[in-house]
Amino acid sequence: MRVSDKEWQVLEALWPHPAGLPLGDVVEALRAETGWSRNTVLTYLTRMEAKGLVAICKEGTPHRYAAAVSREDCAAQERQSLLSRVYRGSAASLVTAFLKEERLTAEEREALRKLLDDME
Amino acid sequence: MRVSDKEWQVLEALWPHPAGLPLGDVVEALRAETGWSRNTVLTYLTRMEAKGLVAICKEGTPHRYAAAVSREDCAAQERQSLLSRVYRGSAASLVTAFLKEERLTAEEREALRKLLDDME
DNA sequence: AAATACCTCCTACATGTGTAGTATGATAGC
DNA sequence: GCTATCATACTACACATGTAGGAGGTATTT
Repeated sequence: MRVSDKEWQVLEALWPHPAGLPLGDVVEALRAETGWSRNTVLTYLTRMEAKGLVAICKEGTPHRYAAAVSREDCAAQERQSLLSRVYRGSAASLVTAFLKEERLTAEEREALRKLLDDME
Repeated sequence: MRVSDKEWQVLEALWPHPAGLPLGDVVEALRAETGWSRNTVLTYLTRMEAKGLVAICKEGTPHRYAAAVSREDCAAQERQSLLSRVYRGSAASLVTAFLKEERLTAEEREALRKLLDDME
């Protein structure tokens, strides 16, 4: 299940509220970042429900909109996509590339070393 | 510059031949993996030229098709996309997630430890 | 020279994605 | 009760992507 950039933004607005929010609140949460009209947000939500990314509780009004997939599941999916598409499954070279290009603090490096040690 | 999955496959066929290849060879290189018709491949190539992903040398016939972007640039782009979208720039947590979910050999772990040490 | 086989160009069409307008019903203040 | 507000449903439209067909060249083969 592919998640576009914009869909990801919608999910980011929903994840902090597992019980779901009314449309107005979703629009509000997205306003700063996206400036989308309320109808645009509604279109995303209904299309994403059809894809199984969003759950709409239609008991009562307003309806309540919630994420139907966990952030960690989506993140894992994205990681797998990058790993297989670009690195043909070689996690080591992928991680190497990230380490070479990003600055880490001493604490972060230490934590990673510990993680590597624990994998023995 | 966003590169779709299929576009990535096209580039994979082009990268091994920096001097460019004729259409027939591109079609041949993609046949096993995709089964695309020759016209489909040509459509990809011309659209990707418009996006600056592919260079078409039109001196002589047949034209020669080559990648206009390096694999490493594209990979860096994909890494950045994942890093910023999903991990809000925190390379440490991204790398942690990869390490936790993928099996590495002892040699790979050793190499990563060395890389971390060299970053001091 | 006619048939074959590539080559490129242009066109087509379904589906997906980004963005929103209109219509219409429910609600709530005045 | 009427008007403004918020909700949802339906519709629209442009652009991107996936996939390819047909037209019309050039070169090669027989």
